[in-house]
Amino acid sequence: LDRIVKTEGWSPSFLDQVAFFRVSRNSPRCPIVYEPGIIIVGQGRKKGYLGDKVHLYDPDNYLVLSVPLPFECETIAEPGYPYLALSVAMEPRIIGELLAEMDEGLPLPEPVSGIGSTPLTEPMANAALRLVECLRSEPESRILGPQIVREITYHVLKGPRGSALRAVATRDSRSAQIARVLKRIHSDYARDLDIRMLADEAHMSVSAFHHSFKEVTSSSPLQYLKSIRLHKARGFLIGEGVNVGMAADRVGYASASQFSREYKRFFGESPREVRG
DNA sequence: CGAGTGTCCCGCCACG
DNA sequence: ATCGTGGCGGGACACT
Repeated sequence: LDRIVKTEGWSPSFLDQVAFFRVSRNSPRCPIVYEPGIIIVGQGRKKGYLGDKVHLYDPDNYLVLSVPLPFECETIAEPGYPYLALSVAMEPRIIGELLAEMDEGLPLPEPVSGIGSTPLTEPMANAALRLVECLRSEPESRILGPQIVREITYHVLKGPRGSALRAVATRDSRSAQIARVLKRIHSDYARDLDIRMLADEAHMSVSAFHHSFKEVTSSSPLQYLKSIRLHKARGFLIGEGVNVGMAADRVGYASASQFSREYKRFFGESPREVRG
């Protein structure tokens, strides 16, 4: 992996559901959003902070996210030994196909947390190695890659975190309803979203909605929405260099001063300081 | 689920 | 002047 992944931060692979990540030195706790999928670590380790829990992932434990989640993460890399990892997206279509064939028992304790790390089993490590190997060549990635990703997805489903993926994939389950609302938040974050409306969409009472939402995301609906808005704003500020007032407006804040205040509290630096 | 309580966010303001 | 950052108050509504 060290030989393949040269660039710092995220880099794409020949497969769009797979990406590499490299960090050469320790990085302090900072807020980030992860998409649904798994993170397999080759070297170094990370700590993910969500709510009052810490999720450690390292070469012996992979991280599983069943929904997109904003959390804070800290990277630990020994000098000369950068943190190297592989992220593999879990595709709903593949999960559905596998579940149909697997005949897993249906009843699950539900809803369940959207994040968790779990021991890297031998078959999983084996598949991950073969995936990395085949990603070295474009034709092999194209021809062999999807099969290996499918295999990895299967191992995740069989593992301890499989139930979280199954829950989200199970139509009309509470987890799936929450996942749908999260999708809506991610596309409509700039609009006025009130919780009653989101609860309706999840076919739940407002209080049941709050409860399920917290089970899955470890945060409340408003807090989650706020995180997404601030992350999107950061993207606009860094990526497009828009001014602060514009960024506030684009992510749905009516008050630029409120935006500025919350941005600083969230990221530890004011929006002005990060404009690209 | 309904309702009380606590938090959030907007609007307005001052300041640099 | 414009733009960004913060303080304050209260109505609204998120959360328990």
